Amino acid sequence: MTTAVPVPSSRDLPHPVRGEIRLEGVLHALSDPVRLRIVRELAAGGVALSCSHFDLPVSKSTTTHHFRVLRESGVIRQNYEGTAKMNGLRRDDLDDLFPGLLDSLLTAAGRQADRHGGT
Amino acid sequence: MTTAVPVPSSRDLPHPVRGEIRLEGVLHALSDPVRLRIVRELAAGGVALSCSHFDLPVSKSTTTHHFRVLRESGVIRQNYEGTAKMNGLRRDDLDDLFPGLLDSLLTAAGRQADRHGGT
DNA sequence: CCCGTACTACGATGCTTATCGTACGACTCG
DNA sequence: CGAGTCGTACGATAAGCATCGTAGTACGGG
Repeated sequence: MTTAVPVPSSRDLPHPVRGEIRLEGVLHALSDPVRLRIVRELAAGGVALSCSHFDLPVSKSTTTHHFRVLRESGVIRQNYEGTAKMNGLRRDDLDDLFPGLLDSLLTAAGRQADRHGGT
Repeated sequence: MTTAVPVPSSRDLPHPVRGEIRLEGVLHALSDPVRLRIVRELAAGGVALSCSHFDLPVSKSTTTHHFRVLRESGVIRQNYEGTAKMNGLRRDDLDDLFPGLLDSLLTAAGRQADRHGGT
């Protein structure tokens, strides 16, 4: 087996394993407007995005905080790539644990954004 | 401008109208284990239930608080019937605003309860 | 080796919330 | 009327959380 050492950065981040993800935690993570917006952008793109890609109405420290909440609740996966920290939705894990939930949530968020002004 | 109506003998309760219900509020309401449990029982029964029907691991004041959060977020509808206060899921409103969401949430909660010990 | 970029860690702050107990109001039934 | 049941209101408390600024660490490129 190709013991491909995947560039073991000294900076790695604690993620919950699939079985540790709790629905309450996911809902709490998504109940914040800033975090919901992040997740919507990640889902729209379909690819991992760096933190700095997002233009959020909060400071950089607060942005870090929100990304940590999303990671610790199991909604996103984070890993470093050079100086950039890449963020990706944990679609596989969430779809396995809670089939259909993520799509319903994203659809609901989209409908609400359409009704009101993208908020 | 609101000519403060005295509201003399009324025991009626403020509910958000359908259009005021916000996804973030609903998710926040359901991110508490006690409230999620209440909603699951309401959905399982399919009918309105009195507050006292629930055997929750919190005090009576706290129970009142949780029911109020659910009502103000638009998840349940409450009305008095004699001394009892009846609680019913706002299925029609939620399904109209966020089609499929409530069912996905309930299914997700059910699966999680199965995996772990009914928690 | 130094500098700029990307992000974090820490401490502070003010707001929200989950919790409780106690005292009270509304209703029903004797 | 009086007692019991059901639920509320209020005040207190402790914890949580969203927010910020500042100072610092890791990495990549000149």
